[in-house]
Amino acid sequence: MRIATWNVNSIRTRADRVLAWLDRTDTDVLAIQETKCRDDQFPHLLFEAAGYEVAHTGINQWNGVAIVSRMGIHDVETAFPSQPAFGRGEPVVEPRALGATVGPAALGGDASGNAGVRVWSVYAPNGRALGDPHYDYKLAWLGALAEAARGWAGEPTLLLGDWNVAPLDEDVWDIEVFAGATHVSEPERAALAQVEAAGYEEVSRRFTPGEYTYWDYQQLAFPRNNGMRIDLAFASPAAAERVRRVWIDRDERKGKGTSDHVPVVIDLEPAARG
DNA sequence: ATGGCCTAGTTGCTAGGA
Repeated sequence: MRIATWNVNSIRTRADRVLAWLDRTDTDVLAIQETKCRDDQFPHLLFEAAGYEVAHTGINQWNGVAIVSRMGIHDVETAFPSQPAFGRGEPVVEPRALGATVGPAALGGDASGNAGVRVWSVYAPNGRALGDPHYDYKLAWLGALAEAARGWAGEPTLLLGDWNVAPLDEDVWDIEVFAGATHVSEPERAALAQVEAAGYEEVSRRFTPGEYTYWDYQQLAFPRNNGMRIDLAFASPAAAERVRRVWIDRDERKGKGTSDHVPVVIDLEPAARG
């Protein structure tokens, strides 16, 4: 089973590119972030025609997350329990997390021993700047997700997405540039450590040392390899033991019309071992 | 080889991104 995560920066602009990538890489499940559209604007028909079922949540041009699967999709949740709301006046729970079980509905394995996986497509708040209300929201949001994830750690669960945090100094091209900035601050890194403390392992790093997942559109960031590792894959023990390999498709950042993020791909054993 | 912001919307500017 091949499962990937990709912040596509507008699904309507890049549906053809995403579908071509799914076909070319033979990917079964994709967690998508930043669809930037309402659900009625999502290109459902294009994905269905390609054999993928779609679960998506989006309310306007901001945020928006989805999971598409050609191996079945069940028990969709469009937010996690106690997901924080944000906004002046009437706070809203933004479309930043979507959960679904992919593969066989049975997480413990069906009669043939094939087991499904619980996948969450995660788009953490950006934070904007230290001390900004968005920054406090980001920390609260990640903390609440860690708490919710604690309850899922006993099942094969993958938390995939754009976390907007670089866990280590080496995850940005020049840590000096980030002095006093978001994405590298201690509280943000502590928030990701809370996810690990809740029973998860970040499984992409050991397969992709020194690689980035994001390059800004500005200032020749990609040719200069001024990138960041902010798209991460956290796995519960039952999911982590099924990880065969993780790879980052850096080629997707080349040329015109790309997202500023590239796919992170997880190759999983089809069923639990043992 | 990758190349000098991009996307969406009560659109010709503003908001948001990181």
